[in-house]
Amino acid sequence: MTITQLYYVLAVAENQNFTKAAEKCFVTQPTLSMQIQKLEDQLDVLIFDRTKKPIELTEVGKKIVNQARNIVNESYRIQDIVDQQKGFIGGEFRLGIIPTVMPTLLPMFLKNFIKKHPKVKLKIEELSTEEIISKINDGHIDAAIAATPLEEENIKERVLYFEPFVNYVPKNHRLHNHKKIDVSDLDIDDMLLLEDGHCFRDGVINLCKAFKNQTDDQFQLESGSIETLIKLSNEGLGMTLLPYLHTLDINDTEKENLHHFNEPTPAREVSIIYHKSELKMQIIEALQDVISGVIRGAIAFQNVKIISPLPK
Amino acid sequence: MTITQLYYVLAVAENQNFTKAAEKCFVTQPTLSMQIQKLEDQLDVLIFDRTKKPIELTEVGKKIVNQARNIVNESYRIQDIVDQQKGFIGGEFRLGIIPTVMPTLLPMFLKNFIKKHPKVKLKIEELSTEEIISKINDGHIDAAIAATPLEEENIKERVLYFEPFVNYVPKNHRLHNHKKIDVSDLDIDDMLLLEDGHCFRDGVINLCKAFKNQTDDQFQLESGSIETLIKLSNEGLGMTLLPYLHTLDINDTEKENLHHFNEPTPAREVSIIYHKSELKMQIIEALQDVISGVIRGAIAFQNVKIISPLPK
DNA sequence: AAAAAACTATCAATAAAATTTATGGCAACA
DNA sequence: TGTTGCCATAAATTTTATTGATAGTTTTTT
Repeated sequence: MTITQLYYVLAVAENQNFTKAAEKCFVTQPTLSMQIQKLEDQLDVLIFDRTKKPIELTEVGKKIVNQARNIVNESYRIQDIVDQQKGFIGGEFRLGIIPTVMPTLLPMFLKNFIKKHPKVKLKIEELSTEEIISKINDGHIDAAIAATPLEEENIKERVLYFEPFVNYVPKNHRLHNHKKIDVSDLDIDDMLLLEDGHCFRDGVINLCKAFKNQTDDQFQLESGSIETLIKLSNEGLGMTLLPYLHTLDINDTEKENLHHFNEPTPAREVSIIYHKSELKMQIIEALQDVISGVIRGAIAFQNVKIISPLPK
Repeated sequence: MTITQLYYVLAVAENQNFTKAAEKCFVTQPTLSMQIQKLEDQLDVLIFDRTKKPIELTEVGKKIVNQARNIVNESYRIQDIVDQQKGFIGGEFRLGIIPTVMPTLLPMFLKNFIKKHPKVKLKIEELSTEEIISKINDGHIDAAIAATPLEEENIKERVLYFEPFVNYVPKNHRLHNHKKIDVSDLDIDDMLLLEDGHCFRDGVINLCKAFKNQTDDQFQLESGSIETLIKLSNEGLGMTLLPYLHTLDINDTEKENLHHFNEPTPAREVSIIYHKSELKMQIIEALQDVISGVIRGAIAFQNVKIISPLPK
């Protein structure tokens, strides 16, 4: 049994297809066929059920794949140990970021980070929280920035900052004249929300529900970007909530529509999250340092109340 | 990096010598030299400091060895998964047993076990508790039978039985006329003990100390086997304590010297212990079943008080 | 229903890698 | 100063992995 064989098994299990898996491994399809057969012969058990289309794992196969993933990941950690020893911070690093954090946070720290750690090849993907959790678990990304707490067993979290929610209340809205807004003033029925799958949407819903016992799911309008939410709000379609960092770069006219909450200010907790195996921890810590550094100057709220990002 | 390379590293680390390690791996010495060099080149770090005689691990080397042991062990578990799936109970199994359990317990279950599980190649070693702990941790034995609880972080325990302590009081001893003996009657100064390193010795010391506050370490006589203890006792050199199973096959004259304790009967807890990774768990469970089966008929004490086997 | 496409297994050839035998060098030791 | 123990190196050999070509299925398309 070799690590390579186990790696091939993982590839086929993921792609449910020898040919595609072979491409991902940069070898030819017969290589996979033969090596996996060899492993199956040695263990004297079938890992894949090749009669099913697409190919499926057998019952033992599933267990073997779990263990194989374990072994392959642990083997990566040996290079990690060496890097750590040398104080080397480099190599490829895949980072996921949720959509409502991406446009504001990324420009703030990216330049700094690549300047400070030029040997790290950052590959950044915009992903939903759900996708992030799954990709951290299967090792497709090394870490992610998301709203927390997530209560995921295999995922660790390090808080980067708390980002308050800010009300965006257009001119003719009933709340426009309130200087400060209280959570109890919110009415989810005239609140513009992001479309399903965004955890910021779930955060807002949790916030509204916290004070009104509404389970009425008939929301008026939904959008995929916060930019659009602001535009729709300007059209008089309702108020909306913005994450604080988004309020920093809107124009002056629109700034007049911003209303802060009474304290304790509802806020989301934004963390860098990663698999509990702590692979590439040096880079994760480097990211944490850089981001904490740039945020320190940007957000200065004292009394915040964290809203859960989880649905229901 | 291959599992084989990691295995070679482990062998050299353990033997502190390439030549010996090569023998243990059933390859020639240049194989180890070259494969380990190759790994070191790939990682671009020295694992061994070859200037030291005998050879030593570098600082990184120690960390790498730990991780390598981890990976190699996890790789064994794949065969384990397959065996478990097939309900196959077989293969080599190394079992350690402490000296004071070995001669009484082994004859009771061995025949049964090899009859019930003929495919298991049992290799049994008599080892002290200390040796057992170290050999379980480095994977040299798969499980062991020892007095518990041990409070070892990486070792799990499954209790097999509780074995009462029985007093062996020779004719002319001050306690010989007591029908039952109370723990408070014991005096460690006229108690014959096993030599250092036996956990049964530590158990007896704990028992005596529990009622007398003696820290006087001047014990009269010490021996390596319980057989000898009985003989010495017969010579009038003091009383001694025997594990219950040892009292079953002594001769009738000597049986008259046996005195049970008042309840709660002090007893040792005897368990099968194994590494927390739970490798070869099917065999461990099979052993547990067989031993529990034979013991059920042999020991029937109700009210026991467990004495710790740990020194101090 | 036939043709095309998609997919895996197999085979022989080749490339790559691990292992061995033989040997050299170096340090410890007598 | 020769001997021994020990690791590294080199070349030869054996073993293993990989490839390109192709055959045999099943699925999809027309």
